[in-house]
Amino acid sequence: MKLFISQYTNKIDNKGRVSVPADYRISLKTEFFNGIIAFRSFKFKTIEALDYEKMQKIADSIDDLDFFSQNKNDLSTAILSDSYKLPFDSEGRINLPKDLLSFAGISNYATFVGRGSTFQIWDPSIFKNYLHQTRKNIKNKNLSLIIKNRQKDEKK
Amino acid sequence: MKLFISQYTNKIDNKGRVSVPADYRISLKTEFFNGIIAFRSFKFKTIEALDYEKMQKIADSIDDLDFFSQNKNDLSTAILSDSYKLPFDSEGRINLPKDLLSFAGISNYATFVGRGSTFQIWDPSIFKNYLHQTRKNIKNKNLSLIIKNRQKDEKK
DNA sequence: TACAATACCATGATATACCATATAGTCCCA
DNA sequence: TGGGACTATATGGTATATCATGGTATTGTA
Repeated sequence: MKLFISQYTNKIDNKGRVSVPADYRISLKTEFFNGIIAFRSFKFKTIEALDYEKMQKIADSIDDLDFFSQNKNDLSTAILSDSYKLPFDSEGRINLPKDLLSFAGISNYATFVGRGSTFQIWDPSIFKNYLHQTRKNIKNKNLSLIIKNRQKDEKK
Repeated sequence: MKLFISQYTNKIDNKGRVSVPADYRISLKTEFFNGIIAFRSFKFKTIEALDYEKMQKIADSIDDLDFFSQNKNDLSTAILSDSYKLPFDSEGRINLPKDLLSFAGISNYATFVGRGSTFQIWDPSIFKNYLHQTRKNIKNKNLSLIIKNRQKDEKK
């Protein structure tokens, strides 16, 4: 079962390599490709990461769209062309492209943030601020209740 | 499994040769033909590229489109007659015809752009502009929802 | 014969595979 | 329950293979 949770902060060495948390790696190994797919987040200053199979599903669903539709073109360009195949080395490390690093404001350390079926790669301090803000929001809006109610609904 | 993603920019030498990215070549080698099929894009200033099998599927899907039925003969003819079989040399390079190069505005460098089951070949600077615009579109339209809904539909 | 297209060979840069070590975490046993 | 051995993981460095690219030779063809 695939489940990315918790946070891990690892060092990026001077060759640009960074270890993907061992806990994540188990869920990322597929038949065709041993590594991750990474692309710019649409919403945040972070890198979105998926396994290969999930990316294939996305590609298929885009493929099903009308051949001439504008949505298909935008989606293909923004997601498929703007993403990277990052294979593991024998130690489970990946090489993050400079393009993505600068987009996410990452320099020496990378924070892996689990989001269930996917995960993100943040600059540690940027994520710290975001997390702090998110906790505030939850307190203010009392979102915890919403989550509980949601879980009840799903059980029905 | 076939999945063209990411971008690769390679140089075109003075004989018109350009390396197809190694990552793409694996998916393009078939029993009958080791190379690519290329033709003019209908929508953009770029070259569309795919393998022979996909070529047939595209032609079929055009036939299926009612909205374009009056044009489908024209489209089929345009694709079939106006496309090129471009074989790899022993180093995995292809020779892009001048016709396609001038159509796409390509001169010294070619950017290979992954689109899932197909890919495109752009002039680097032209693609850069298009990509920039597309990133804007995605942010405004929140197209990520389309993907999610699609995947839900498939499960039903 | 001249030209163009194709096949063949060479090379530097880059990425990948390989090996080595320290540290932290885990498990087992006293 | 505490200590110690063992294991897994993150990290660092080196060697090797792959790839993009450039050039030359050969074939075919007009």
